This record gives sequence, structure tokens and C-alpha cells, in this order.
Amino acid sequence: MPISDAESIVMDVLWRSSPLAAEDIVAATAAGQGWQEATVKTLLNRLLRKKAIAAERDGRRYLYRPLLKRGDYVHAASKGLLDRLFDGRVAPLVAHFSERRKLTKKDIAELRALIEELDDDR
Amino acid sequence: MPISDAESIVMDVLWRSSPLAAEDIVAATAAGQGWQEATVKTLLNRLLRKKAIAAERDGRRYLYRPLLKRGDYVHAASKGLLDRLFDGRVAPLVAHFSERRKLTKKDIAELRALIEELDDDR
DNA sequence: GCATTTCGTTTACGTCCGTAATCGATGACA
DNA sequence: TGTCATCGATTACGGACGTAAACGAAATGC
Repeated sequence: MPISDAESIVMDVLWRSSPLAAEDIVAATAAGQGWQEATVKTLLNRLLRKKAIAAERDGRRYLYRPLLKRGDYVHAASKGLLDRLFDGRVAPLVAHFSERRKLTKKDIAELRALIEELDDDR
Repeated sequence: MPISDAESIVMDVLWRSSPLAAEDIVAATAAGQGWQEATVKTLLNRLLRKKAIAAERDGRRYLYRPLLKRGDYVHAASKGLLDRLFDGRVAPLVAHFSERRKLTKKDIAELRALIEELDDDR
């Protein structure tokens, strides 16, 4: 079952640091997202049902931590997009941004460094 | 208003060739997707309401063509993902696939060619 | 001990989405 | 000219999502 956009914001908090109490997650998200605590509670419950997080009792409250790894989530999302739009390959995506002139000098330098490194491994 | 996954499959057909009659779009998608014609009709109507396509009368039927450009759609989707997951930059995405060893030799060669070309433009 | 606060759980509700059947108008055919 | 086939338009319906209030149990303050 997929993690929704709103849910992924909660995951982000937990990926950054965990375990956390609901209170902490509310503190980290509610203001920025304009959410009520109740909303965060709902999202936590849905994530529990999806087995994306786990809760362990800590006295009268629970502490939440991710079960789903950030890398796995990022990978699934990225691969989904690549498959749908770029024939599953990375280069066409880079080419797309290049054609749209959305690559800064810094982007290009980073890419060049990456590629050189990869070539070294070869 | 966002184009949903199912809708984007209809858009794909129209991006490949347009204008097309509903019948053609059904022919191009229904079998592969396991859709009834009714489903395709619904999707066409929703795309019309979203102004992603336009219909012009052709005798007793309509011919549909895209208003939304494929490049714009691809860009919005890609940028959304990059922004959400990779700090809006392309290199970290490439690095991610590299770390997961999901880059084939061919991918790397394509990327190297791309980068060299970009460097030439510099 | 009893009221109040504090958690998590349950329920709610409008919208979008996937999927499709049905309806209504119009053109074709007999 | 009346009936049948075609189209697009309307309506339907369950599930997910965003957003949140209400409820119930447990702890805490007095």
C-alpha cells in the first residue's frame, strides 16, 4: 500500500529522527502544514495500519519509528516516475532537464563528478 | 488540477497522435488496460473538464486533441518528485540510483555522453 | 477520590479516482 | 417514419485521501 503525500511528510520527520512521540511529530509538522493535532494523529494511525511505522509503548504514550526505510520509499517513487515517463532510464530524465535549461552549472559539475567516479569504478 | 495516472494513459495516446476519435482511444487503451469503453469515455470527460484536452466536432462525433503539452506534464511531475525527494536537484537522484547499483553500463555511457555535450556548450 | 487533562482510537465527511452502467439525443436503416 | 445503433453526458459507487471532531481510558492535580 502506497504512502500518500501527507503521510510522507510525517515519515520525513521520523526519518530525520526517531523514535518520537506524537507530540513531537505534531510540533514538527502542524505549524508548517497548517494541520491540527487530530490530523497528525490520523496520519500516524494510517501509517501504522500500512505497517510503515511501528509504535512502542513508553509509559502512557507511544513512541513511533519508521519501519519503511527512506531509501526504499525514495527508490519506489523514483523508479515509478522513471518507468512511467522516461522508459525507466535515468539519462532521458537528465536530458529532459537539460533541454529545459533547468540544469545549473553546479548541477552539471555534480553530474560530471559523479560520472567520473563511476567510470573509475569500472 | 492534476492529471491522474489513469488519465495520463489517455493523454499518452493523444500525445502520440492527435486528433483522435473516442473510438480510436478506446482501441488504443481498452485492451491493454482492461478497460471498458465507458471507462475511457469517463476519462475523456474528466480531461475535458480539466482543460487538458479539447474536443472539436467532426460530424456526429468528436475528435480529441491535447491542450496540455507532454513536456509540461513531464516537467511538472519530474520537478515535483525532485523537489520532494532530492532537494530539487538532479545529481542526488542519479547518485541514488548509483548507490543502489541500478545504473547499467549503458546508463552510465548515456550520462557521460550527455555531460560531455553539456560541457561543450559551456 | 474526583475532576480535568492527555493520549490514542473511532467516526465523519467532502473530494478525487478507478471503474462502469445508464440515459438521452441523433443519425442510419429498413 | 419508426426502430435500432451510436455517441457523448450523466449518474453511480466503493475506496483512498485530506482534514478533523468526538469519544473513551488512563493519569494527574487537588
